[in-house]
Amino acid sequence: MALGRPRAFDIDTALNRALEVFWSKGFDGASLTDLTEAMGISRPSLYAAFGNKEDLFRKALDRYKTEKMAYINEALAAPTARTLAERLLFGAATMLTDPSHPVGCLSVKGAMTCKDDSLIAREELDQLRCSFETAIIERLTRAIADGDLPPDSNPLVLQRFLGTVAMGMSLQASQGATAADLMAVARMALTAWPALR
Amino acid sequence: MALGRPRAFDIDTALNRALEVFWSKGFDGASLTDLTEAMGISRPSLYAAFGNKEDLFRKALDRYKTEKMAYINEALAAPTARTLAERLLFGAATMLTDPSHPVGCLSVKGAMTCKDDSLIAREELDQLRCSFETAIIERLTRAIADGDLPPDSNPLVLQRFLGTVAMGMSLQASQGATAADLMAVARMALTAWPALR
DNA sequence: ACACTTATGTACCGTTTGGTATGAATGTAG
DNA sequence: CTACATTCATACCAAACGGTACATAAGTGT
Repeated sequence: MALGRPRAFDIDTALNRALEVFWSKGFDGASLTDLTEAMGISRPSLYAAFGNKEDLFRKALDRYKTEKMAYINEALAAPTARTLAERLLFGAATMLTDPSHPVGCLSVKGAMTCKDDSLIAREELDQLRCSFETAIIERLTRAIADGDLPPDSNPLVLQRFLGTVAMGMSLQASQGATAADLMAVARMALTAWPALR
Repeated sequence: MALGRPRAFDIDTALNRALEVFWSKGFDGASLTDLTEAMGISRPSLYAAFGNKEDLFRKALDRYKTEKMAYINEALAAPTARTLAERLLFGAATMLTDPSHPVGCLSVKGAMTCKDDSLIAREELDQLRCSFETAIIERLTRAIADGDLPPDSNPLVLQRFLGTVAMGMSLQASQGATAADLMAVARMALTAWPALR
């Protein structure tokens, strides 16, 4: 049986290029022309290999999640709640300013730059964020049970604080803040973390 | 001398409608059709009264700055650095979730949803943010001189912390956080504020 | 009543958007 | 060498984008 003409580009590196474009321009800001030029392929090749623009974004987001948000899972595996908070904020500070890729956070940029209509990608983003949030909340409630946090702590508030600082750091990075700048913010934010005494 | 045909719409309420559209959809996300429909006027009327889309955005941003970011100036007038931080974060929490207008911050949304090319509005946004930042930094350095903050405090770090939390709260609001949610975050953030001892 | 100035409604401009039809090119299996 | 399956490049599509030309309508000053 014939297998057909082999594709002339590496589907994996092409997806990486697409990820970079979405990352720096957002979903709506990234045009098909932007994408195909960065990926080095033609429009029909893109559609044959990845579906449509939304599908491509989803696949890029998937790669982003597993490769660039790994620090969140590492934070979730921390032995104590305090270490979780440290790994989360310091990890965000380094990742958001890593010069090897666009600054800021794709999920933040993506959520802001997509029209309300006709965007299933938005659900994907909400779901991604939501899953991390609940994981952190569960980890923090377990920390209270372990005597790892004061019994009167509120896991929802603690999580929302961490999320707020992390998202804020994403915007700061987009506006030119350096890794050192964000580290200082992270250190100060950790000052607010409840002590066991 | 003839004065010409009077315009059939109130230029002030029309600008308010435009502000709401830009606020909820961003700069690129707000199409001319979106704007004219919300403003209840035709395209030529819009261009005759406001210039072009960028000019309209600038005027809407101007109104936003004077009306909706007033709490920042009130915070700058606070007697102590601590009160400044409180007014800033609590003010942001209430403003960002005020049900009488779109949630979140126009300057955050605007900065995220504009293409790099052909956007002088971006400069306007950067300049606006920058002016508030330097004002806060100057106020905080004065606070150190006044003995209002510990002498080893770093005004740049303190400002960046406040800005990070405020911007993070804007994103939280966009994702559905309530005023109470943001108030809790603000209270926790203020825990990190340096005490005089 | 007239001239003049400005606003309005319609209909249009060129460009860019996401997405495709189509035929030639390129590989493998028989 | 031939048949087949798939990708490739070109050229195109309808729709939406920001912006405008043009004729008409609606006022005011003389």
